[in-house]
Amino acid sequence: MTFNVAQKDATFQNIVPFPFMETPAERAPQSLQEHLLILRDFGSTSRFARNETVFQEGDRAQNIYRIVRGTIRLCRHTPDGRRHIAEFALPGDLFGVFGGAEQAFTAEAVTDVTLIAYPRAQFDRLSERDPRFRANILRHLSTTLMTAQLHTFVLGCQSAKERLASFILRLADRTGAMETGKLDLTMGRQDIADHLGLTIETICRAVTALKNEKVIAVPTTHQLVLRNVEALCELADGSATA
Amino acid sequence: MTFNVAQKDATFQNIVPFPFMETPAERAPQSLQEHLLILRDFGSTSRFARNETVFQEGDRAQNIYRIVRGTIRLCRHTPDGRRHIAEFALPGDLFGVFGGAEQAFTAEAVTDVTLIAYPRAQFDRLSERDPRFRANILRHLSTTLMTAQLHTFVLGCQSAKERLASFILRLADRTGAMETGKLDLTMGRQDIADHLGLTIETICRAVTALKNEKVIAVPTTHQLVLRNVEALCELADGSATA
DNA sequence: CGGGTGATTGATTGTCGTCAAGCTTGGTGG
DNA sequence: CCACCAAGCTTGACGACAATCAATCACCCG
Repeated sequence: MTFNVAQKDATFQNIVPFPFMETPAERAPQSLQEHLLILRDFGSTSRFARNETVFQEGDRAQNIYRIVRGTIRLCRHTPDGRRHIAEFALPGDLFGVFGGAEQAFTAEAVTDVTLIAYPRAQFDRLSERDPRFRANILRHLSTTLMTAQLHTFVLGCQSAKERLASFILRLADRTGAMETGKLDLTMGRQDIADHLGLTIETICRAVTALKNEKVIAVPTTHQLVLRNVEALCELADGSATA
Repeated sequence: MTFNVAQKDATFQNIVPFPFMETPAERAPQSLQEHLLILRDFGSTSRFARNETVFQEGDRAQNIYRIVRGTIRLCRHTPDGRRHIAEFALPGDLFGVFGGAEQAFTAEAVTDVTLIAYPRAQFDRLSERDPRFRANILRHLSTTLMTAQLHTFVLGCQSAKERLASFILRLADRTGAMETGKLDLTMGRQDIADHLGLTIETICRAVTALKNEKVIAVPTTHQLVLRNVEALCELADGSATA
């Protein structure tokens, strides 16, 4: 009855970097997201307003969530009031622990959000029965881990401007903004700061700097235009020349 | 023939935080490390001298490694010469990607090292046959992910002294130094710096600071004595009062 | 005992954090 | 429709912490 890969002290994981792709029903599910369509009937849709809390770190993990619309931040609050945003979850992404009894992060709505909650019980049942589903869970975990390790590099090695460049590129990648060059920043400056380990003022200055260097344009606070992707990549890759 | 959970673009993962426990053969294997005893006969032992490279980022991932003796650093080198150490692997730990064709990190010997290499082919075969083995892989991945996310917090939110405190505590936890209060620092100051996103000088000054505050003692460069674990915890947890 | 590597300490610089105003923007109500 | 307000963004001045640059020191090893 329990998820056979889940065991007491190990808490699987959160966060998800896949952009969602609408899937023609006729072909085999490739990603965990697509695979979840099987559970469609068990999922219940719910809505949260901006800044509402979906669940808190330490809550019993009852559901896996998929975002339909909006942005979620997965974060931790320290005793002394610091906040760390581990990840933003975007439409199509999954979040909530896959194993383990407790949520590892607090999930808060950055914007108004629509999401689907899949009961863990159903989720676990499917994962028992279907080896491909398990495989997808593994892939998913693995991708999430790579993302976390990349972030570890960003925080450990990069300057403010480099971190912002990395963030912009990854967000552009995930939202498909690489095509259009137009990027919606659904989260506020403070959220970006807490994700990149910087302050809101430093984010502002870095944005202004990139704007002055004509690497990006900033039509509105919540919109960016990528004017020089190459320059962004150089900043993000650590290809010197800074 | 291929690992059924491994698929093209997903690269499973590296790094491993478990301290190894010698296991009586009679009870069921609990951890992936113990489980690997099954593959004992396929493992081949090899040695590497201090600073030798075990494999490089991008190499074909042919083996999973278990450390018998010594310390390994899993790192990345950027084009412009920065180095980021994602993790140290200690005796009993596993490293090498579990899925995916390429290593995600370079593995270098911090000290002289003895390790056992398990061919991925054998490893994959066992994971196909044995669901509990798969379960252990999942647990392992999940633990690794949590470790990475904790590190993300350390790098994003903590000051130099706090990072050092976090590092010391985790290392003490993994090596069993919490009991004795005596901690071997097998890696050099530069390695610690590259792991914590600081410079070697800053590490030195932080060590000196903790020494002066009588939180630790430093009998030799590569040995620490924990004199005030509580103070270390307060620093690491972000319980203000800094 | 000498040479070399790595650690430590000091002096200075630079980046980012902090504090303090303004400024935009969007929403509300008169 | 406009005035007002509040939240959040931006900019500036300043300070602190960590990086950098530069000796000096301690400890292995031959």
